[in-house]
Amino acid sequence: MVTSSTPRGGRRPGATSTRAAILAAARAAFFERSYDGATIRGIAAAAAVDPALVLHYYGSKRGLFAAAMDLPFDPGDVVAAALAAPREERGLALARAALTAWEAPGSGEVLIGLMRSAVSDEASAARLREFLTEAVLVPVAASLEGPRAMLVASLAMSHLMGVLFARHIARVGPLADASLAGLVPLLGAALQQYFDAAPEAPA
Amino acid sequence: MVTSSTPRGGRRPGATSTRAAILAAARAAFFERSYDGATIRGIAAAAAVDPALVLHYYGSKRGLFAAAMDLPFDPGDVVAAALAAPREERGLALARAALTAWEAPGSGEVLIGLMRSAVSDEASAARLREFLTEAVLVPVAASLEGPRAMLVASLAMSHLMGVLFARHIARVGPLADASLAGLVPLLGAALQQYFDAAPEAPA
DNA sequence: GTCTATATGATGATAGAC
DNA sequence: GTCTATCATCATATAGAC
Repeated sequence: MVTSSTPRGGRRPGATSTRAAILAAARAAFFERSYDGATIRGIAAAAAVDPALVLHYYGSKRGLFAAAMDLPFDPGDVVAAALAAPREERGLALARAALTAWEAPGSGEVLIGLMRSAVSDEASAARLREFLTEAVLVPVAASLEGPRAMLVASLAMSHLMGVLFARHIARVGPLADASLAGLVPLLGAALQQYFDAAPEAPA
Repeated sequence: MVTSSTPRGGRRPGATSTRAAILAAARAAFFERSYDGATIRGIAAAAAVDPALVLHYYGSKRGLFAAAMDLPFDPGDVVAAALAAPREERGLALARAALTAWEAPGSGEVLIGLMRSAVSDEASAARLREFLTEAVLVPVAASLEGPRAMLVASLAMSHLMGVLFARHIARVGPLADASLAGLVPLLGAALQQYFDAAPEAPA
C-alpha cells in the first residue's frame, strides 16, 4: 500500500517521469471526477501524453485506478497513533489525525477519490469498505469493549466520513470554509463521547 | 417540492400510469446507480416502455432526474417537528426523525439518489447543497445561538450524512446491519452534544 | 401516445507502425 | 517508448411514421 512515490531498485530511465506524470494526473482526475467521470483521454491530456501510453503502462483503466489510489501513507499508523493517546483524549487525537491526514496534499485526494468512486463503482466500494474496516474500524473497536464496540466504532467512523463528504464533496458552506482549528475540538468531543459510550478494552 | 404522487387537476387519462411507472423506475435507477450510471434505456426497460417515450414525457435526462428527485415529503416539516421537542431531547428527536424519514420507502431512495448523484454531477451537488442548507442547516442553526451556531449545526448534519453514506452507499458492515432501535440512541446522544455546545436561541 | 430509425458523439481498448 | 488509426460499444437526443 505504500509503493508509489519513491522508486526502489529496478531501472530508472527517463520515462519514469512520464509514468509519474500520468499517475499524478490520474489521481487528480479520480479525485475530482470519480471513477466513471474520469476518462483516460482526459488524464492523458492533463499529463500531456498520448492516451495509448496510459494503457500501455497500466494495462486498463482499473489498473490505473488501483495504482493511483495507492495511499502515500499507512492509515493504520495514523489510527494507531491516535489511539495511543490517553483514553480521555482519544477523540480529539483521532479527529486531529484524520482531518490532518486527508487535508494533506497527496493523501486527501486519494481518500476523496476513493469515496467518490465508491458511489458509482462497486469495485471501488468494496475497496473502500475493506480499507475502512481494516484500517479504522477494527483498530478502533479493539480499543473498546462490550457488544456495542463495533457499532460505536462504526458510528464514530461514519461521522468522519460525513465531515469528509460535506466538506469536500458536497461542499456545504460552513463546513467547507471552516478551519481545522475550529473543527477539531468540536469533532473531537463528538468522537470522544462515542468512545465513552463503550467500556475500555483491557490491556 | 411535493408535487409528484397525487395528480391534482388536469387530465387523468390512461397514460398516467405509464408516467408513474417511468418515474418509479427512474427513482430506483438514480437511487442505485446515481445520475451518470443510470441510463434512459435501462429505466425504460425497467418500466417496460420505449426509451423514446421517457424523453417524450420528461424532455431530457435532467428533466427526468428533477422529477424523480422530487421529495414525497417536506423535509422542512420533519426537521421542524424534531426541533419542537424539549431542548434536551432534540438530538434524539432529530436522529429518530432523520433515520425514519430516509428509511421509509419512497423517500430514502430520493435522498440517497441525490447524495449519490451529487458526487459526480455538479448540478446535483448544487441541488443537494441547497436542500441541505435550506431544509436542515438554517432551521437547526436558528434554534441555536452564538457565532458557532452555523458550524455546530453543520457538524451535526455532517454526521447524519455520514451515517447515510456508510449505511446505504458504502454499506460498511456494522452500520448497514444495525437496527434503527440500536442506532437512534447513540446517534441522538452525539447530536445532542452538538446542540449543547451552542447556547439556545431566545424564543 | 407509442414506436422505429437514426444522428451524433463519447468511451475503453487493441494492433501495429515507427 | 511513443504514437496513429481504428474497432466495438454505449450513451442522449431527435425526427417523424403509425
